Amino acid sequence: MPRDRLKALEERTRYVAAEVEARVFARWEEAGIFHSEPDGSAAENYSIAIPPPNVTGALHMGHALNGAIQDVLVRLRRMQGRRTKWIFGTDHAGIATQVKVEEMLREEGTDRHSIGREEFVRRAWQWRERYGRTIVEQYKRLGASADYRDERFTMDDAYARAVTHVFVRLFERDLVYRDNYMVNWDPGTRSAISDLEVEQRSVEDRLYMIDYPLESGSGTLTVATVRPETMLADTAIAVNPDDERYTRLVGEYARLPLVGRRLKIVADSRVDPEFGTGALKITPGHDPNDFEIGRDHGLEELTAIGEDGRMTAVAGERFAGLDVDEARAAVVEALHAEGLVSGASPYAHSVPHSQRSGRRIEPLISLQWFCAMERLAPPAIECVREGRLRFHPERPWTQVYLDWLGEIRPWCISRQLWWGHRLPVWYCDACEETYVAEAAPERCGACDGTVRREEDVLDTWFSSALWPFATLGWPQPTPELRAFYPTDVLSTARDIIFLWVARMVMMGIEFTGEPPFTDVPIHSVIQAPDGRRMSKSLGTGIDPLELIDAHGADALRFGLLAMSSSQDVRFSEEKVRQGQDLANKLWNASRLILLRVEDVEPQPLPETLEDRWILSRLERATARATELIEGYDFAHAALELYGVFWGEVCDWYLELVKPRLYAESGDRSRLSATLLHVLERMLQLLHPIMPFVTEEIWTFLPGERGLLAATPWPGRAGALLDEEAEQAIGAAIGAVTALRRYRDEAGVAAGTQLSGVLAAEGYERTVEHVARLARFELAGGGGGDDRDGGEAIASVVIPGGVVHVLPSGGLDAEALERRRTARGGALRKEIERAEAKLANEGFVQKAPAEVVQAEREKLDRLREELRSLG
RNA sequence: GGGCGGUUAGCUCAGCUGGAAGAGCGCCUGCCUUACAAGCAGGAGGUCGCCGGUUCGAGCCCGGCACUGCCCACCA
Repeated sequence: MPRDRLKALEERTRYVAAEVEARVFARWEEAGIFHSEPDGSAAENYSIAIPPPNVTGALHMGHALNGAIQDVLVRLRRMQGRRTKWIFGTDHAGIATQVKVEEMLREEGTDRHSIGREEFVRRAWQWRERYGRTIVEQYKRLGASADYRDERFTMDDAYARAVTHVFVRLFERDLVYRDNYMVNWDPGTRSAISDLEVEQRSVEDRLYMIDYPLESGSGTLTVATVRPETMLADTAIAVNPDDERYTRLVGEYARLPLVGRRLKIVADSRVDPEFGTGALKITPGHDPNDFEIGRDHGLEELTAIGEDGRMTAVAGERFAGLDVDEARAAVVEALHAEGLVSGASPYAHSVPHSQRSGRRIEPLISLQWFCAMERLAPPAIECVREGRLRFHPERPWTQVYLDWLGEIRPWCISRQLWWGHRLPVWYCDACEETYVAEAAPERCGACDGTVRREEDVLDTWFSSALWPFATLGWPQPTPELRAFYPTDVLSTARDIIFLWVARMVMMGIEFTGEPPFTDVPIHSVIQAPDGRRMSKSLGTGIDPLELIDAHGADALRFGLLAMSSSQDVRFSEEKVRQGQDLANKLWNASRLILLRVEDVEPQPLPETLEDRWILSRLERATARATELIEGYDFAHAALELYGVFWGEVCDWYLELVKPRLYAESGDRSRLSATLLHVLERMLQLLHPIMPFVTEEIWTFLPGERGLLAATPWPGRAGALLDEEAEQAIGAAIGAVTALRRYRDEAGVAAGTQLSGVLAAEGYERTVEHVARLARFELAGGGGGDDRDGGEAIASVVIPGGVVHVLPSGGLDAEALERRRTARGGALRKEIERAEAKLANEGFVQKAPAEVVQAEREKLDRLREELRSLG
């Protein structure tokens, strides 16, 4: 190793991520290992399509966790020798982007209507050019080994062709249609939105009782409503057919107050007789429930509220032009004036709101494009039922997915926006003709009139649904498609299982014949430390980039992986800190090894029991880590590796080996080879989780070696498993710990050597280790039970026997006595419990023999220890 | 209104098919031992939400309750 690098290693007692990460990332990119040329089959290759972040976005904690997860998977498979592709790109994110561009225009003192559609779209692209890099650079900061060379955008030309292709085919298959239907109208974005973009919020309203005069003149029929203003569009009154109070009125008519319209009284079982008065005013134009009742009874559909959220001419002169809230007040006032309000009470209920704009949804009948789902859903259900597509963890997500698909409803796919995929639909101005095609017709085929294109764009999720295959060049039969589709894994949080995952599965099967991926790990949602949602608007968000700056990307990755699980978790910076500490520990242990070993090839050349022990432990750790990652259990994988490295390699192996490592004389080449092998193995195992620090240390290992990221993942080496060594070193560790505890309890100063007699089996080859690490001079008792330490002042129980402690200076008699009393009490209690258990005939007869046997041995041990206490 | 999950050490969370309660952080004690003081060694701390049940034995299985979170839903 060059002198200056060695020097750097010597002087740096702390790992400084900020000085390393950019440099390491550049090496990966230069080497081009994130990109794989298409070859072979999708079955032998490994691919993951990233959930494309919004171009407008910045990396948030969800991206960071999901990015870490996908990167662990991709890095593992890459090391395992698979041809790997992590499909990367961004989403045009219709509404989100349009909102940002509109904000920009507002700051410029203009708006989209002034500049026109064409200019607006141009500005949006410009905006994307300028700000779209941010999120990409942030993924690189995280260390994500995605294929940046093949970056995609959901509005690239090729991608747009795929979207158009799908729309046209779906239309041809009668799965896409245009209809006048009730939609969730968002007055904020002035667009229809899908059911999935609506959220319920509880709202305090007033429930009004309004009297509708009966036409017969024989009194009134009172209805209950929280939206009096919609009465202006009432076209009927409904009662439950079984409601005897109203049976006689069914088929009769009432008069709509303020308007005078004649309202038929109909019977419908959807009316709850328990609620309000049991009579329901029917407004087919402004209520989803009424809409259905209206269609079933052939009622007129009137629109009194326009898309601008204001009352239309249908509402009548008095109310036209008012916004909904004003209209409500005006209607109530007018009704009061006529004495038709017979009650009003506060009423809390949940009301649909737009997730996008936060505005209250206005249910409206509108001419929109829909995608029929009844034929697309069954294959998506089937592939999960058959196990060709699996969720991890299986419960509850499999059922959640199946339930939703089982009751799927039409998807409103048109949006009244400018930024997005404009529908490939043209209308003839002159006649009624509609054209749905991949290319614009020149003129109307029927009347030769001019055609104009549909103004609406598609729901962003429509294009996202094609992501796993449209990114690979579909519908062209590209080499990429052949090599990487279907993909293997789709990793996400639960919030977009319906919005995105299910739709990808349906579209994937419909257009490629196969589910787009086979495994769907669903990860935690990271909450704010106080348990609230992490969100920018609440001010509860924590910026992952700041954490990377403070602790390093490896630390953030480790922390997020370690804290995540199958359920939601509160963010804990301590876990990130733990990751940082691990990176530092890794750095320092590497210094210890690298600055002392000889320049030899790393390989397992065990000379001693502790060598055999650590090699065996590492084999187990390798198998375990592989299994955990492959099983999508990242938290346990991270913590397991932390424990092995810190708790076994550092705390014990390196301490056990120090005398040999520091020895002035002797051949250290075998030890060096083994130590380097241990280090090498740990770097390999930790690399998917902590790629930067491991890659950096890798460069200090001897020999000409390539990138760690491209180094083979260790396979199984059963020959290194060594029960005997694990047993012997395990006992030694137990003995050292017991003796140290004794020292502490007896108040012995840290530097003082104690002496004792070892009377225990199994320490033939470890007695010197035990003596040194426990700071005990141990005379060989030769094992067995000879108690020649006649004047022993105490006995410390260790695995396989005891150590008789001989009197010496530095012992605190009082502390010793306290220890004896406390330990004796505890022992007697435990003995009592064990005795009671063994005296229980039920236990002895019914429990498995081995459990009973273990209990007996435990009791013997406890009694022995109590006896040795004296 | 349905459905699902959570309730374990001061905090954040693990606990596999039921067999003597774990980790990290925090806390206490002692150590600058020539890799790391963001370190090392040792320790304290838990009626596993509550009430019943099954079992020789329950954090784990069953029933009920309480609190809490999430998802779905057209009751005005």
